[in-house]
Amino acid sequence: MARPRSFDTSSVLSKVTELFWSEGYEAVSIQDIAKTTGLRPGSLHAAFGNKSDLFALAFEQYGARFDAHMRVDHAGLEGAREYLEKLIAAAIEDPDRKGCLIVNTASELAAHPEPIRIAVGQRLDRMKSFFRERLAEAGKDSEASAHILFGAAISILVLARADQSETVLQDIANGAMGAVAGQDPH
Amino acid sequence: MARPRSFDTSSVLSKVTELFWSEGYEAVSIQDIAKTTGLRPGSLHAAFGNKSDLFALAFEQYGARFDAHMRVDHAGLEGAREYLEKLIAAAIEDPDRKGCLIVNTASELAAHPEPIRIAVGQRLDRMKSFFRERLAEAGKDSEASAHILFGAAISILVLARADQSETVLQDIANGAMGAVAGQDPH
DNA sequence: CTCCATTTTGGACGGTTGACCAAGAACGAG
DNA sequence: CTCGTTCTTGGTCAACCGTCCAAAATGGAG
Repeated sequence: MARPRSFDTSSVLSKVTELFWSEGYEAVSIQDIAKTTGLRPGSLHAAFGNKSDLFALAFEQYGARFDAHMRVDHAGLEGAREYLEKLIAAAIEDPDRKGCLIVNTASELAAHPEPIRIAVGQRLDRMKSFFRERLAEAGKDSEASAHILFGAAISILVLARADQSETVLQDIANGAMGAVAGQDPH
Repeated sequence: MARPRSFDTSSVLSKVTELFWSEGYEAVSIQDIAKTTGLRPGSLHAAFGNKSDLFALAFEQYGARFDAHMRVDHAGLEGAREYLEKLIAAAIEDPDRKGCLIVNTASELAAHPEPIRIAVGQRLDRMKSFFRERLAEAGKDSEASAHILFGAAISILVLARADQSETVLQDIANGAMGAVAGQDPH
């Protein structure tokens, strides 16, 4: 019974995520969110709580999307490369060059409450683990190699937001793959 | 003649830089700046202009400090490594793990006016050029190699702020150096 | 010691922020 | 059709935002 929601929670959250992703937490006001979602501040508050709660929800939704990218078709080094290529493709495709919400949030960390900081750390760890798993599949259990690929992914995400050319991103991916394969990338 | 300034412009700017560096542009209010500098908002406005002007000044001062780091003792690959090591040492030394103001600003870019965006781009380019020069000294004119070292520097700076261990940063530096030297980093 | 350019003070300004609430509207259950 | 629960509306709220100004304080030049 009772009056049903006039909006779809998940699609509203998508719009909110987009906003935080593109502008950053501090730069987005509740009014901004109200405008782009078409909801009133009151409705937002009733449905999602305060701004901090809303960001946490958006961050969680983004995290799920992010996990999906980590499901790759190939195992081993090929899977690692596939993932890096996906990152580059997604970064270049996006006309707004928003980069990655997780990495962006990491750079804005000081402004966020403890729970968000923890969530960022967990997401970063998951990414590191992804590369460790792919390396294990390739018979390379080197922690250092995982760090190299992890670092490459991070710099690709940051530099995409900083408007660097696809060539730069591609060179970084190639360099990291070359380093872990133990061969000259030239 | 006339009343002299009661404060040192450069040391006030240092404190302001520290604040923007640690918290980000949006998260810092004029009141915050007034509190940490001991100056009133009125004085700040008279001496430095508005918040945006103040940030530009702080960014410029930081840029000069950043340039100083790029003056290394060695030429060639050794100079590149020296720089990466300096970055890691500085990152680990800092108890606040502020990372790098330039890179942090790049992640917050959307919130900044055009002049700042341009300044960020220039600083990033200068860093890329630094590596290109060191590679040239080593007889390696590979643009791709410059990108690899550049990417390593960026990820080191970002991950330092994200509270990653020194090991991670070190592995990234080693990996990049190994990749451009064309040898197995293990 | 006097003068006066400049800085500093203290506060006002309009606008915006995030948070929240009372009243009314909507709709499904019965 | 009625009831009751939930959502939506429209607004208030105090706090803070960045900006700027008039008046007072300052101290070097002469």
